[in-house]
Amino acid sequence: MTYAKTAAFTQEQQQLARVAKALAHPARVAIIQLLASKQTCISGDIAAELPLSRTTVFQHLQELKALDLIRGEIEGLTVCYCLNTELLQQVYQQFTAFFIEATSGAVCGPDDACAC
Amino acid sequence: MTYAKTAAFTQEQQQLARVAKALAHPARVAIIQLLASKQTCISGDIAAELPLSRTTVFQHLQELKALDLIRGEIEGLTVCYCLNTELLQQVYQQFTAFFIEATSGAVCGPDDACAC
DNA sequence: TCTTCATGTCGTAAACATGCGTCATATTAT
DNA sequence: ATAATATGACGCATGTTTACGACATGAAGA
Repeated sequence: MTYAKTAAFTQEQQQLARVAKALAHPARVAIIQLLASKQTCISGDIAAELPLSRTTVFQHLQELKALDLIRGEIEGLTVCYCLNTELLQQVYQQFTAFFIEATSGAVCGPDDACAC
Repeated sequence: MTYAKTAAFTQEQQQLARVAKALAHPARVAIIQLLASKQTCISGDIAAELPLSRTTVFQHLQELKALDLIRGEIEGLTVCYCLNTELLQQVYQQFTAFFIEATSGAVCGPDDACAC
């Protein structure tokens, strides 16, 4: 096991990292934006609007679905993919808390040994 | 080149994905939180507080530094790593805009063919 | 039934990420 | 100068992600 020591960090750190990973590819960012703009989408349409093959888009959709950020339900011959807005709202709050924590620190004081 | 088609997406999508990638590992989240809590840090101290070797921590520091999220200045025998609060603030706003866009969509209307 | 059309699955190749040991460099004190 | 100590660079083994073509499945109509 020379890999993936994620278990050694806190749950919050892992959760934030997991979601960040989901957003860590422009295709997945684009997919979420697409689903946000149109309220209803099918996987074929999504592939048509991205510079990727249908297979690859499907793979990205699966990753987002694994985190429950989006949901897909079979609708006859097509599938309806939707954003999970409740979860996105939660994630939004997590990121907000993190960034507030990160930006509140400001710079080093003059009594520190550090001069940055 | 069967890989990395990132160039085909918008600048915003790429930028968001890039930052998300930086946060896509619990170690890097932990590093930022650590730097936020203590105002001044040296790389050795950071490794001491994480369940990773000094070499690996250094690698994560380099990644954060490559995005300019943190800065390091040599201070005699040690190095002072600091958060780039201005950039973090900008990134915060980017994420906020994205999440607002993503969560505003709500659910599918009743006149859609989709029932989710 | 059997074609068709759309979605989902499998296998695979290449690029990238993670983690660490080991060596290099550079500064301070003896 | 030289030892001690701290950071930085290199290389390697292993695991993961990305991207795609080719095949499987399953519903709806001719």
